[in-house]
Amino acid sequence: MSGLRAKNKADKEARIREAAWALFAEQGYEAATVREIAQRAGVAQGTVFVYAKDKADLLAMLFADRLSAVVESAFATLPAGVSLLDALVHVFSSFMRFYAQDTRLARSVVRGVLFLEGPAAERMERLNRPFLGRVAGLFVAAQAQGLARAELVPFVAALNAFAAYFMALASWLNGLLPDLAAAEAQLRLALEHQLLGVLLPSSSPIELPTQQGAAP
Amino acid sequence: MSGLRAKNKADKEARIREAAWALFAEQGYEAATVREIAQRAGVAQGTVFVYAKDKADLLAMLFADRLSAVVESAFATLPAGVSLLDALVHVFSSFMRFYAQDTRLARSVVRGVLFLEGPAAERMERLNRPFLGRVAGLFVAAQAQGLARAELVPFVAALNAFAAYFMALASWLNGLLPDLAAAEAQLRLALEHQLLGVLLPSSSPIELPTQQGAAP
DNA sequence: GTTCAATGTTGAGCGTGTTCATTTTTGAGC
DNA sequence: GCTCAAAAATGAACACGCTCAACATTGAAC
Repeated sequence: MSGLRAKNKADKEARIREAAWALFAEQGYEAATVREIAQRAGVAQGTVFVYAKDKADLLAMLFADRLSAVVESAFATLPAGVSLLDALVHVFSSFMRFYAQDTRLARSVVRGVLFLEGPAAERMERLNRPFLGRVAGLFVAAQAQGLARAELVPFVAALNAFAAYFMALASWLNGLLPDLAAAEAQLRLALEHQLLGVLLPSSSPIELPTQQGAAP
Repeated sequence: MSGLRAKNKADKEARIREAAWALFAEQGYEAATVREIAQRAGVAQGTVFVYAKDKADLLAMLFADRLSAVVESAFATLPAGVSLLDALVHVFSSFMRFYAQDTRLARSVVRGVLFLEGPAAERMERLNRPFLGRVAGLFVAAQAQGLARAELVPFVAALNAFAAYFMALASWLNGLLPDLAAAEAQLRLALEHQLLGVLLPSSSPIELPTQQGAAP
């Protein structure tokens, strides 16, 4: 068997990942160059592209591991006997606190992760789908306990919750919200609205009046 | 006054915009080069960067106009006497149908628009804030008619609706949904859930059981 | 018509991410 | 220990977005 071969490959990959992580953290994603990463890892430029399809894939690889760890941790530390709202806030806040470690890099990650191509997209989808499944599980549990409407589709509710989380995250990372606390506050408010709903039980869904004023 | 000066400037800007639009449509955003755009517009490469901060800004400029037109059209064509759900679907579907004209370019636009820098970000925010205000106006109207909960914060509800729209849009443009119809269907389902809410009126928000199974 | 400061334009040049023909390394078969 | 195809690594070369010192154009003042 090819022990040396595999070991060298693993070593090089590890060195490249470490170098990339260090330089991304030090200089940010855009400022860090592949040449510098390669030099720090002790390999040639071209070698980097043997292990990652492109620079964006390098960043995605680095965060895929860490993000899946955050998912595990978030559900592992979910307090028992907590309300559905608090459970959702707990899970999504875990991500926000993770991204708070380096908001500059977080911006690049979230930006890159949303529109990936090819294998990287599939890798992310393999992380995302089970995650959304587990969030949906929270709604299923609430249904089982008679707390949530029976007609509700858990996966749709999970997607809505994720959408609200993503919006708060993006607003924060774009500087529209001042800090982590503000982002968490917006997240909670948005989720609260989703749980309580908009319409009154009456529900005679007719008549919506005209709009005033146009934009500049 | 400097009539010729202004006219030349306006002409050049128009030519650059036309050239950029044509080439982005023909080849896609990434494949189209600034050199080619400049050549088609009859100017030097450097001149392009006088009118747009960078290539991404060029794309953003092109779509800022068109998007604000879509906003106007969406609210102008809002049928009277329609349900809140149908009103929301109408507004957000307008955007989806607009993006459906060129989904490849739409991907680049949505991707670029989400994380803009500097003046481009402000320009987008000046488009987005009033838009969200008008969506919030739909909820205010529903409240005024006694259809929506009085405690609801209209802007939060609007942001939730936008988040659901964005999620459906991103899923579609990433190929997770097959076509425009599927995206519109997901949008409607998600909004329906937001309007009806999750929790039962009972609301004794306690007890949420354990999760099973970890991810690979 | 000439002057000249302000404004607008230019394209060679820089540093970047990425490719790929070439070179080096590896280990099973003998 | 040698052979040699397969695998891995290399770095020169390429095309790109973008900058900026140099150059061209404009029009108010005289």
